[in-house]
Amino acid sequence: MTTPSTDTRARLLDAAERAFSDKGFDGAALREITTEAKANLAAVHYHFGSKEELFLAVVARRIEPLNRERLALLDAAEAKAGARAPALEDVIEALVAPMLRLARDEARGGAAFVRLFGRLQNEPEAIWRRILGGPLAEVRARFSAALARALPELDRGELAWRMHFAIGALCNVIVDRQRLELLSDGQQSSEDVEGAIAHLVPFLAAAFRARTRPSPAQTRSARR
Amino acid sequence: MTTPSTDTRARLLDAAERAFSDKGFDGAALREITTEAKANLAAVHYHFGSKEELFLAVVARRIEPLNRERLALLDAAEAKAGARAPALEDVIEALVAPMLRLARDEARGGAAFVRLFGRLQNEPEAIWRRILGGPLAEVRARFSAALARALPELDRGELAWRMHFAIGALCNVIVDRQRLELLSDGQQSSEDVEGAIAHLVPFLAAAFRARTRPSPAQTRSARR
DNA sequence: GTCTATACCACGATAGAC
DNA sequence: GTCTATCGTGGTATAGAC
Repeated sequence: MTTPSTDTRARLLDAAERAFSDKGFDGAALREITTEAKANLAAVHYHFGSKEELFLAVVARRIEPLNRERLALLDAAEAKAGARAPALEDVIEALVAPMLRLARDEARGGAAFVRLFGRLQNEPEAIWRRILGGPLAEVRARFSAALARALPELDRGELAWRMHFAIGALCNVIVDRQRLELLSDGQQSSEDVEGAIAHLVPFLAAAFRARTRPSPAQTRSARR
Repeated sequence: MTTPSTDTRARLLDAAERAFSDKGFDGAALREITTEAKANLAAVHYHFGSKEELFLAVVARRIEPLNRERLALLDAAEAKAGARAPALEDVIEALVAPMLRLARDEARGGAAFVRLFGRLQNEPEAIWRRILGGPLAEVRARFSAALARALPELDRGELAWRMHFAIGALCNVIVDRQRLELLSDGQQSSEDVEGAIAHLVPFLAAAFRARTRPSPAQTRSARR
C-alpha cells in the first residue's frame, strides 16, 4: 500500500496468478514464480510471509473490483424494481455474470484469475474459509438478502441449500473449460462466456423457483 | 485381481482413502500412508507405480459398485415408465442419491470416499479426465441418454450445459460439509444425507426443465 | 513376486549477511 | 529490500534382501 518503490511485489503477484491458475495451489512452485518474476525465492516471504498469504493476496487484488461490480449490478436491479422485490433473473445475473465476463478481461486477471478462483473450492479448507469470511462476506450477505426478497415464499434454510448448489454450478463452469467439451462430445465450449451466462442464468432461476419436495423420503427422516 | 495373497495392497488402499479424503491429493504424504498401513514407502510404487495411480486405484475400487447401483436405479426408473420416457426426478435421483447415501455406508468408503471423490473436480486435470473417460464412461452415456429421453424438447447442447452445471452442484455438496453451515449461519447441515437428496433433486429437476433463455424482463410468471 | 533400505532431487521455510 | 545458505519434508527410483 505505502511502498510501491519497487514493483517486485507486483511482479510476484502477476507471476503467481499465472502459476496458481495453471497448476493449483500445491502444484505451483515458489521457485518457478520467483524465477518468472525475476525475484529471489526469499522475496515471497519478505513481501507476503508465506505461500498461502501470497495466494490470498492474488485473490484479494482481483476480487475487490469484481465485488464492486456485482454490488453495482445488484443496486441497479433493485433500483429498477423500485419498491418491489428485484427480479430473480437480475439478481442471479448480477452475481454470476461479472465473474464469467472477467475471463475475457485480461487487464484484470482474465481467464487465469477466474480459473484460480474456481479452484478455491477444493484448496485447503482454511483458505476458502478465510475468503468467504473476508473479501466475500459483504457480497454473500447482500445477495443472500436480495434472493430472499425475490423469493419471499421460500424457507430460509431451503434458500441456503440452493445457494450452496448454485455456487457449485458456477464454480464448475469456471474451473475446467474442457469438461463441458467432453460432456457434449466437443459440441459446446465453455470458452463462450456470453453463452455460459445465457445458459446458467435461466438454469439457476428455474432451480431457485423449484417447488419444495412434493414426494417421498420425508416419511423416514427420523433424524432429530 | 489375481493375487490377494498379501493384504499389503488392501491396507495401502484403506490408509490412502483416509489420507486423501482428509488432506487432498497433494496434502496427503505417502510416508504417512505407508506408516499407517504398516508398509514400506516403496511398497506404494511396487503395487501402484506412483501416487497418482494409487489415487486412481482408491477411486476405482469404490466407484464400480456405486455405478452399478446408479444403473440399477436407472433401470428401475425406466421399467416403471414402461414405453414412456422415465420421470426426470427419478433419473436425477438415480444419479445423485447413491453417491450421497454412500456417505453413510462406512463399509464402502463412507464419508471419506465421498469427500475424496468430490475433490476430484479440482485435482490435476489429468486425473479427472482419466476417470470420466474410464470408470465413469458408461454412467455418463446412460444418464445422458435417459435425460435426453426425459426432456425430448431440449436441445442437446443445452442438455450438456445443464449436466455440467448439475455435476457442479452435486460435487459442491459432497466436498465441503461445513460450507453450507457458513451460508446458513449454522442452521443447515450437509451431514443430513436424506435432507440433501430432498433438496437437491427438486432443485435440479426444475433447473433441467427451465425454459431456454427467458427474456430478462420476465418477472415471475415463468413458473412452469 | 513381495518387500526393504537408501539415495536422490525439488519443495516451502527461515536465519543472517549485505 | 535483497540475497545466500541451509533445514526438514515431500515424491520418486533402484539395488538387493527374502
